[in-house]
Amino acid sequence: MSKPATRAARRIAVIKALAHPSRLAIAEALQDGERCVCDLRDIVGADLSTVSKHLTLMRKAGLLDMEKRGLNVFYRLRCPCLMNFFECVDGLIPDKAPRKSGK
Amino acid sequence: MSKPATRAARRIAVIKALAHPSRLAIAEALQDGERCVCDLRDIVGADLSTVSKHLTLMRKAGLLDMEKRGLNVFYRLRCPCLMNFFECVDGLIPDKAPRKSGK
DNA sequence: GCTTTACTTGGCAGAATGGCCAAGTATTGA
DNA sequence: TCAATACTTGGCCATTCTGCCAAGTAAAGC
Repeated sequence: MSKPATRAARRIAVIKALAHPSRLAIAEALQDGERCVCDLRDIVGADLSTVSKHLTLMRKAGLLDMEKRGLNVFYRLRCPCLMNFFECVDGLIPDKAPRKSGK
Repeated sequence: MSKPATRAARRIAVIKALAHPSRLAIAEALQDGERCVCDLRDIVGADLSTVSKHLTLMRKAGLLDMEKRGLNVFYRLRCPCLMNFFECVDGLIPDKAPRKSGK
């Protein structure tokens, strides 16, 4: 088992790699299978260089595999449980109620 | 079902709320049950005001419940699947190999 | 009512992140 | 070999995030 400190650092890297609207959109788009960078650029709506950097960050965190075929680079998701986690997150309601006290 | 844009924003808020070493440590500490702020301050090792801000951010994202009893405020985790997700994340290996191409 | 304790919030400065533009690299077709 | 295409990387600037310090608030004990 890896060192707790290393494990925490890796967890942070993965979570940070998801903690941005464009990268979340990328992860969601890749649920249905691999896509190339220009596909993802169209989905995300940002500059190609920006998308490329997001993809690199996600890949270095271990979230994605990449495969170059001709001119295109294809990315696919490596994390099998993301959708479970996202659905679980969807069940959370942000805190809006006033703080309760006592019991 | 909520609007896709709102759902994505909520997902982002939750993931961002976890994307920091101190907040990850808080989430891990709360797996075993509720804790008060000064407990969590000892675990995280940051200033009390810093920990308090992290807790507020996590609560507003929907990750935590809070309960004031006397002088102490107790926090508990609301997200049941975090540990599953963390363990899944632990199974990912960050990308170190050179990029492969072709097939 | 005052003091102590636990916690929250405001202010500010520094660190980290993310955008675009431009340049660079690799691959492919002519 | 050259041009076109897909993609990556460097540079710079703006935005966001996070830390500490100090001040503020609420609850409890005396």
